[in-house]
Amino acid sequence: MSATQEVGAPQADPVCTDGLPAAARGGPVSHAISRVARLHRTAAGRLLRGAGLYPGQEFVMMQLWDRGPVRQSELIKAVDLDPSTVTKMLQRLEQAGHVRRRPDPSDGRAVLVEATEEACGLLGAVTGAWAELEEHTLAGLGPAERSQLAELLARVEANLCTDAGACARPTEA
Amino acid sequence: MSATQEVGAPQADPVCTDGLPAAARGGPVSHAISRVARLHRTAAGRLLRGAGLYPGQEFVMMQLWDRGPVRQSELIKAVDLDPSTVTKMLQRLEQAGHVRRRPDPSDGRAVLVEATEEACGLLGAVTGAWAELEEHTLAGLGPAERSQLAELLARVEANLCTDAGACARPTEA
DNA sequence: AACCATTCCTTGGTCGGCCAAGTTATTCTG
DNA sequence: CAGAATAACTTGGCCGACCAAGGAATGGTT
Repeated sequence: MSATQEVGAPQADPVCTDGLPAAARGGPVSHAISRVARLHRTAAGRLLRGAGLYPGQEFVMMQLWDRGPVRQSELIKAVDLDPSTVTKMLQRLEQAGHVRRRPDPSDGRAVLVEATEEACGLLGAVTGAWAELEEHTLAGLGPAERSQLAELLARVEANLCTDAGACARPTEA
Repeated sequence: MSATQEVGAPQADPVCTDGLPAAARGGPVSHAISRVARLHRTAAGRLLRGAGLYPGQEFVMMQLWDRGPVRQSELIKAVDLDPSTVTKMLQRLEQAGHVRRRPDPSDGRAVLVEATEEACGLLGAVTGAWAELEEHTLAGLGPAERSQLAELLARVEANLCTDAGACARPTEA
């Protein structure tokens, strides 16, 4: 709150909608989110490639590394994805040898999922890739800016959760 | 920048990696970006649904509304997507009646693309949906916070662009 | 004029992601 | 103890998005 306010200011647009298509002028931040999202995901994909994972699978593996064997339903809640999405991801992860599945003895409907031993070797690679991604993403931002961004994103996430039914990060269970 | 600083502060983690899986602790912002990205996209999808568009197609249509008939190659540069992605999107958009394509008379390889008249009727709906999405996304954020977020995202975008080869928003042509 | 590189687009395949239905097992009721 | 409701996946279909190849036309070189 000091400078950056009085630049020539020909039109006083608070955000700068320069190169945006007309229909997107009303949502510059949304536009930025979309762009960043895609770039970030492909960057993640490139980094994860070496570990033999596709972008998105990391989240599942991270949960499994943390929690050990889990019921699939719990995993679904944790990653907050559509059940069918998780089913298919697990089928591929299983076929790739990263994951093992077996029926839950105590509940005929449920399935228990866990990371295989070989997959546990990936933990380090994924952690490293993730850290590298973070640094690449935030290069040039100071600590204060980083936590600002984190906080703003958290609030945005909360906003977007309000209607999506449930939403993960569930009221700090 | 006043309160919110001195909370008990047991571990002085600048960001709060509370519920994150261990392997993601090194990239809290990346994690937030991924989550926000997905939520944002599905929210967009819900809003665009009424207009008969799938999330992602908006960007193509916006460009077409702005630029009129364009060579497909130019469109590809503008939206910064893989050529094959654009090809398939256009095939579907064409089949849905939103887009028309014809060969470029001056260049046997190229294709000219334009929005159909009926599709132009969607402009209003899309603009509205986009504005609504923005408001939903940024609810509760003041103007200063909004432009902070926009600026931080712009810098992140620039960071992520540095290796993706080319990247749109090309040096302000 | 002949040739090679480049540009432009398409096809085929794979993934993550969603929705809509459907199946099976458990649980809750009457 | 039946019968309905609910929970836990699975299947199929559709999209956006990527990569890897491939086919066609244009452009530049010699």
